[in-house]
Amino acid sequence: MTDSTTTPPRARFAPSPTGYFHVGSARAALDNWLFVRQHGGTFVLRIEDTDEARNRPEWTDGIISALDWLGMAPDEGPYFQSAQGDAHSAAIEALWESGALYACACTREEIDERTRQRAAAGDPTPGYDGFCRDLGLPRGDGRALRFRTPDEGVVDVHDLVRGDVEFPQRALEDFICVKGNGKALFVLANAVDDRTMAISHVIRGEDQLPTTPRQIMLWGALNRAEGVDLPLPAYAHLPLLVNEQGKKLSKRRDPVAVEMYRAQGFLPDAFRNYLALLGWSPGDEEIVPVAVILERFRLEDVQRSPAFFDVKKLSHMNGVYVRALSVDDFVAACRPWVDPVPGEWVPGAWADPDTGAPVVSPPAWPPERYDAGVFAALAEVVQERVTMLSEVPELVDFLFLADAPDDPDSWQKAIAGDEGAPQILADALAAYEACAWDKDALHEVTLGIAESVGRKLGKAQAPIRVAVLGRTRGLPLFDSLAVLGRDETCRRLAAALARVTPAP
RNA sequence: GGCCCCAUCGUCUAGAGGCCUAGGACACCACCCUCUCAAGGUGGCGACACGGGUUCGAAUCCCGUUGGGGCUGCCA
Repeated sequence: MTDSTTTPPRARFAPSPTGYFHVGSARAALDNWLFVRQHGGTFVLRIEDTDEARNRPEWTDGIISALDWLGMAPDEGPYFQSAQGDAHSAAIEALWESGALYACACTREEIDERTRQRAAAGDPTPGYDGFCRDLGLPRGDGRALRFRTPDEGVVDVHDLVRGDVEFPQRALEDFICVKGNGKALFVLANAVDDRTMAISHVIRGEDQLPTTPRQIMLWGALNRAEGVDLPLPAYAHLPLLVNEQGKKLSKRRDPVAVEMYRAQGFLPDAFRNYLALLGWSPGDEEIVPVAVILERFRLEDVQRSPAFFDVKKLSHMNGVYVRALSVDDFVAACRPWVDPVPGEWVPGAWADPDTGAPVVSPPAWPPERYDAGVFAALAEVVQERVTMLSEVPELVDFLFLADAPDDPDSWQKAIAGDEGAPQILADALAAYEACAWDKDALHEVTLGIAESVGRKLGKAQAPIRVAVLGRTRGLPLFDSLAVLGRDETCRRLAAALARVTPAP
């Protein structure tokens, strides 16, 4: 095992660019990053892009920008696995020369058929039966190369989170590690790259655990074939992130795109904090600055059972982080949602892969009506009412729209369906035209109206709220009116009044 | 089917044999606060999968059962 107390570790995050950045990947990246930061090591990013059919360059860009957003930019890389062909070929040559590999001409159908026959004969062992193992077939002709797995013995994986895991070699089939086209398969390419990049710690998802004994065998065979003695990396397999059904998070059916969470207005610190809590606990408190996580995180303490990715808890944490922002920082953080800058990152850029629709719409008001100073004046009361930044525009749209937002349900409930509403609106219009214009005065005056019509303030303010702000729920009324201004407030009151009491 | 992993409130977790009448957080419920909505405060509901051992003593150690999950591709 690598002595990490004397040699700074080198850990790698090795995603394949086949889609949006998966939250499970983000967690793996985080644990690598934390480990490396704690030990003064190097965080290497390696893009495993050898699946030409599925990978696309924009997914690589997505990985890089997501890591950047989360404050976990790599120290080294990105390296591209596709650029490591020479190293892969050299490894394949050495392995072949040493006799660790043999060519196999079996087709999938032939293998399956023989498996069926074995099963019928009472032998339940699945997988490849070693048919070509001693045939001495030459390479070429599109033949894949298999690794000759020992029939007896045990591969012991020393796992930093799980302890020793033993795999009996007789259960490990002769697996393919070179494709028929001569290219290395994942299991080999991954191990070879770890060797050439001098990786000391492999920290990845538990789904990779079953492939680890193969990589350990390959590592030993490579050492023998190349006449070197590279130390095996230390392995750590993190628990899977699962959905409500306890199944591994899937790109198809679960909301796993980090880009989507970013678009919805989750803060990177909150997101990272939540991710750290999946399978691990900082102790007394769970909402903690990254410095504390950095101080306390230990791979040995990572939970071994899967963790459910709970958006509700994430949302709660995000709300706490949002409220902890200074007003200035909050205003700045809201910019992409309330006043998107052309050419810069905008939330609407992320579209749902299934529907193609953006998860976040651009602001409802035209850009020229937006006023940063006006927004800032209400920012404090906005801040404590949102959990995600994408909720901000709807709270402040009344400030920047030409008229009160039109929400039929609210109108029906508070004005059309309330016979006392016209009176209240008329009283408010009269009073607001004359009173002092600040939130306390407005509060006072409105309270007077409420008393005069025999209602509690809570009930009396509803028609005014809907007439001016458009909805029954929203920001505190008097703060809002104070910022909107007397003229516009009165204009909207008059408009609402005209709408409920049509001229005879 | 085979191999491997896992098992504390609905969820994330604390718990390294006595500090456990099992703690916290999210969610949920109630109440308080209150100009709506939030936020905040107080309280409540709620778990050691089961069965055997080991031990004076087990959520913690061992075995088994059950349940869940992962892998089982010439994808990564």
